[in-house]
Amino acid sequence: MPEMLEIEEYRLAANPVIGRSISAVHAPDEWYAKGATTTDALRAELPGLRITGTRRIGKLMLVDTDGPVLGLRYGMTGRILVDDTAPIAALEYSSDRNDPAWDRFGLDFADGGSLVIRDPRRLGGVELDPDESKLGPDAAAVTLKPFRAILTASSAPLKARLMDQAKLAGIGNLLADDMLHRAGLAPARPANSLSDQEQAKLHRAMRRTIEVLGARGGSHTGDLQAERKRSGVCPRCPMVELRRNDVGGRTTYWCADCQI
DNA sequence: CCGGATGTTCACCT
DNA sequence: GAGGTGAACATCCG
Repeated sequence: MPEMLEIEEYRLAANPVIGRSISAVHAPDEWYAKGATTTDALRAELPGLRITGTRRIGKLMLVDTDGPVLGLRYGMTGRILVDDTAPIAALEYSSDRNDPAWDRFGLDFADGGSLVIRDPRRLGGVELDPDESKLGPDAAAVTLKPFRAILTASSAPLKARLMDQAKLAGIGNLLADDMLHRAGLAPARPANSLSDQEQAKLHRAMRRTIEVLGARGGSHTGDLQAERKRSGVCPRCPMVELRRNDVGGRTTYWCADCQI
């Protein structure tokens, strides 16, 4: 999916609907209504509401209204279409086709226009008043002190801790590998084994990775991306083949020479 | 044909 | 409680 960088693009693309009133709801897929939310509830509660703003916590996009908050998740293959236009034309690991049969949720607005989630694999979802307290601080905003505390509180593998959305929101598999490479830290290190200096270095690397990859155009533009394959080579140590392991249940590429 | 792929949630196990 | 594992979702790609 989309990681937090893409969700932020989606959010910005959705801002033009602020101020509009919902005239119709398309919720054809019960699977797509998450938590206690049902498609019936979406159809019953949303029409007539006016959009008052958008927010984002990690990978969760929040649409504020003069009624309930609408939470939108995109899974790995979800894209947003605002007024029939997608801000990101193609998505890694998703389909290049653009089949309206994959529209899982949509809003029509009284003065025209629409907001649609098109998601081939149905990994995303929609929820009314999602529990925002279940997410940790957003990775793009978290300051050093709470970041230290997040690392210190767990002996889980460093990468698993960074990707635990309840502790730190927004870091996905690609961002995690890239920031760890940038910081020179091995992904399987226990999170609480980092020195103060390493914690600070990782915090800087995280902020920098988010900034740089955001400017380049997304989470798939990392330094490691081209080498995410068997026989991939470290961008910093050109003679060293990257290791490929599972860490925290996800495929992990890292350099055993420069990531200690 | 088979195995994986930017994610989340949940059940189940240690 | 903390962590880990595997399943589920469905499609495309090598």
